Amino acid sequence: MEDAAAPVSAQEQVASPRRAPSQQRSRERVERMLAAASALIAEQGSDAMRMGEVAERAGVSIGSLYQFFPDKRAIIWALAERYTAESQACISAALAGVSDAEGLGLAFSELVDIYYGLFLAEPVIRDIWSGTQADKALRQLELADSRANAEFLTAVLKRLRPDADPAALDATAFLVWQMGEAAMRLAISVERQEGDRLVAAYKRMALRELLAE
Amino acid sequence: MEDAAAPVSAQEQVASPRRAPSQQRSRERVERMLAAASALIAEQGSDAMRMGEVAERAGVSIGSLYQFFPDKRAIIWALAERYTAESQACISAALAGVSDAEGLGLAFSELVDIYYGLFLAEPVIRDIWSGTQADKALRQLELADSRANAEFLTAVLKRLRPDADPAALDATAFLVWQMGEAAMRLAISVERQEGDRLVAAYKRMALRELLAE
DNA sequence: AAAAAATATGAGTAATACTCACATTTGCAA
DNA sequence: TTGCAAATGTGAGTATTACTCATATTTTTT
Repeated sequence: MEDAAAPVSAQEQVASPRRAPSQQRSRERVERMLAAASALIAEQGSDAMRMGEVAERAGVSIGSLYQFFPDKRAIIWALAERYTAESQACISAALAGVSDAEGLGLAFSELVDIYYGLFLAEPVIRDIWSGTQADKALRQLELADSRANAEFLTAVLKRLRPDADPAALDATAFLVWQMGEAAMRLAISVERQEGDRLVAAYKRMALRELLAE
Repeated sequence: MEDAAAPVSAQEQVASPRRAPSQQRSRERVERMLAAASALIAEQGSDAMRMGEVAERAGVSIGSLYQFFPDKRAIIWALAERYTAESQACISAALAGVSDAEGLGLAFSELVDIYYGLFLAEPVIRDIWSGTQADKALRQLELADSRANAEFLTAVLKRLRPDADPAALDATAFLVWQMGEAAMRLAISVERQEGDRLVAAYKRMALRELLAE
């Protein structure tokens, strides 16, 4: 009997459940809480984000915050889920129509650029995904997300190389994708120029692998 | 006037300095603290490691712990530094004599296997390097370490391809190395069989890049 | 209008990293 | 040996912060 699309859905996988907002008023307040958290993360990073500060900036009491988010991770998680959904749509669109090697090369190359741009531009993404490793549960979300994204790649590969071992194609796509995320994280934590070079090197490497054989 | 080789050297880069142990007695106690921390991390992970528990298990007071380690990160850091030094020696030895493409292929392949084995076997390494991202300062140490390791690769590449652009070779080596670490982290957080496949895929991908052209 | 459900509140609790004033031990020169 | 300074050891106490809960208010339902 629970609304699966509620903004708290992700939390239920980990922490004790909280009521999903059902009234207009509370839905708006939850939005304010997320906006406040997002701003604070952008300013100081998720580690330094204080729950009391989130509540204050959202103009709600600390109790209200915990009414909808069972713990601190849940807020970060909820934000992560939004970006996740967004980027997944983008990937799906970019790779859907690919039917030959040349098309894959173009689409993949463009996809990397878009992703890199996202990483560079959005401080919240940077912070969340670079702090991810510390939080086992969030890491699982990231892995699941990465797997889902990689599947778009796998689908293309299977179309291009129908005779190859499917498990090997899975591994290749998953690895290429994960290494892409690793490369981005690396790139944004060094000087811009070096970062660009690293992303370019990754792109070359990944394409060589994807288009091989 | 300070002993640079003291086990607290790493801390000085970040937190307020602490006295380095100069007497036999305190050196032994510091060892016990590190051993206790290592055991606790192996058992529960560094996040769940409590400073009070470290002190208790080492048989010292909480005050003594803080006499030599300015904060919790410093203990983890000190442990990380040890493994870092160890693995660096191993890499240097493996790559030092390489002078042709075939030799690079063999040495690199073996190196990956050794590293993967280390990751699999040593819970403290797993925990520290997978939690790394959360701690900005530790991440810097990891990057510096990675750069140093990559330089052994760069040296080999420059020998093999003297006419290539040095900056590009740097980027390639750095990226290949970082992606290797990312691949290992990924591999140990999934089922063993899939992990093995991922490492194999990485090896193939990296070798193709290293031996290209 | 009354009852029930949802939402709002913030003082209070609990957990834990870290401090500090003081006690003890060690190294060393007189 | 003795005296003294530096190094080391101690643990009760402080500070911070995530999180709870009894209670009050608002909205929805009957």
